[in-house]
Amino acid sequence: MLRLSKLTDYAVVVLVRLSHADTVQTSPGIAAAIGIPEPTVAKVLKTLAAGGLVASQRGAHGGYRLMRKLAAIPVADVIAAIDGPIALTACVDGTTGSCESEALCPMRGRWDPVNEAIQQALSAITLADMQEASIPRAFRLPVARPGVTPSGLTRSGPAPEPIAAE
Amino acid sequence: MLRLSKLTDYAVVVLVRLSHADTVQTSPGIAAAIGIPEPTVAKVLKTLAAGGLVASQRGAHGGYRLMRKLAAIPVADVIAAIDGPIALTACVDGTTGSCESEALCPMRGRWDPVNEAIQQALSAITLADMQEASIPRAFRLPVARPGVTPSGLTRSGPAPEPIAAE
DNA sequence: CCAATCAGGACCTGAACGGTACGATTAAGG
DNA sequence: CCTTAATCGTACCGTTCAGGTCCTGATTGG
Repeated sequence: MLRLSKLTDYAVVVLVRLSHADTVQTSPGIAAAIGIPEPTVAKVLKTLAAGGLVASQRGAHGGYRLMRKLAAIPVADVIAAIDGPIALTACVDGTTGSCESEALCPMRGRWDPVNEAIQQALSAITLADMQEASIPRAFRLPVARPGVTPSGLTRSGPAPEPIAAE
Repeated sequence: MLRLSKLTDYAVVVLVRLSHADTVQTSPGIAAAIGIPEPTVAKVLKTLAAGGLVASQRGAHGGYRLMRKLAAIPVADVIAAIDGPIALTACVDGTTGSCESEALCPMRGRWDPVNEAIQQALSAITLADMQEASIPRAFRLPVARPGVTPSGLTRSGPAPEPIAAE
């Protein structure tokens, strides 16, 4: 299924949220804005800070802020920051000892071109691309719950605050 | 980490092994040839048969055989046969209900272009490409353990039986 | 009829992910 | 200087799912 971590999905949401303001934002504030538990958001932010994607301001009135524009952040960077370096199998890279049959395994390093192709594909897509993509379509409202479908969602521009704050 | 299932890795090895003969091969035989437990190999072969990549011959003197050449099997097909359809997150496709905050999640369907890019990259690489790839290089002996580096591994042609049969 | 082999489940185990909690550290404000 | 507000780092636990095994039934050749 090629499943990528759910934390990475959160990280993208958090990063897009961070781009909505130019001042620092606290993790409880972001958590309340995007509807994700605060500790999880804090963990994601810390990991992103370790990866150099966001900058942290400690102390009172502290918070987090983006280090570069969304257009300068490829998806590969987010995945690498959260889930570590992109590697499909345990046999890629020079990870000796992980595969017990590496001596007779005829696939030694064969996944490398596949890995490289994916890395290249992921480096070509930035968060700005993800933000702008696929909105012109019907926005796929799955169940038409009355009172929950705001009519302002079909606009094409990037909504400044489309999220349900506290 | 973008981890793909270990079963998929096995499947590639099994498929390459199947391509070495034109007659049917039993799962115990394949298991012994590639050094993977028999039940696991049997499971992989059953899944591959369900996916239409191999054909099965039941009864005595039965076994499995490839349905198409390695060059006609993209990696995406193997992954799809073993791990199901390629989907990075739970939010892709029309899987409603999996994400509890899908109503206010600003990333609805945003991973689709990323997913499509990966799908395309994986469809462009066949098992024949993986079989021939990256051997001319130094074969990456990571640690120079004395007595473990066989000198015959640097040949360029595809070895007919590089596997340790029992 | 008997043996060999695949088919299709059910089942168990272990590890990784997701999520939480607590103390330490840092900086702003009175 | 002290309090407050916020992050930082680490450690911990519960749950889920992949990996792996086993058993029973169906099918075919001898």
